[in-house]
Amino acid sequence: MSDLAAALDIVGARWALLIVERLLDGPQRYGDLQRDLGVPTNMLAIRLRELEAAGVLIRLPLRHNTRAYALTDRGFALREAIVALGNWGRRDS
Amino acid sequence: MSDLAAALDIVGARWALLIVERLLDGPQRYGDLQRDLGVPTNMLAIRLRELEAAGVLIRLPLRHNTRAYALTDRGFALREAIVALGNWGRRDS
DNA sequence: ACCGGTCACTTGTATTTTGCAAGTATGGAC
DNA sequence: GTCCATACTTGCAAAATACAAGTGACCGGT
Repeated sequence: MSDLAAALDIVGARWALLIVERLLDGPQRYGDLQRDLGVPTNMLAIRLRELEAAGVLIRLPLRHNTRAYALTDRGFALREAIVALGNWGRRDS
Repeated sequence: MSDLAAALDIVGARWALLIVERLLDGPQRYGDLQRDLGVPTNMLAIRLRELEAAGVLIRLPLRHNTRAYALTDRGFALREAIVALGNWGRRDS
């Protein structure tokens, strides 16, 4: 399995990279991610679990039934790839 | 829609980036891609059509019923993103 | 002209993933 | 206690993907 295939195994699923991109700006709560991205709530729950299991993000308990999701170092290491893909998507360079 | 979402709309589908990565080494034929990547043949046909429609690659007729798939400039512009994702997937840096 | 092989697909169907709508659980404020 | 917000879960339909088999065009040899 190539390096690229290994990466896509973790962040290749739908919404995964968009979630990580959103977290590059700092920790976000579940409802924020859902509203900002328009991702279906069940998919968001599944992706957050997968990304946490992969060491990309962690859950930070805030108050009672509120928590925030924050990138780990490994998660922030995706910034280069996300920026590169974003630049390509802007199709002007 | 963000730049990243626009990019993923084109190369976010399964196998798409792996196909492009393979073509970074130069034009390849259908059967080569299929054997090298292990992608199901119907998915390969669909992806190649989509990537051609998106201007990422073109078909080069070779002989009779043989043709090659080659990246366009826009396709080669994905190299940075692919390299960045590959580096991340290697999980050592 | 016929046969066999290669190449680039298509077609049919099962399985997995995703999307949508609604419901559940927990805790705090009042 | 009731109400509300937050973070999910659950059930089911729709879409994407995987697997297996088949199709059509062309060529080279006989």
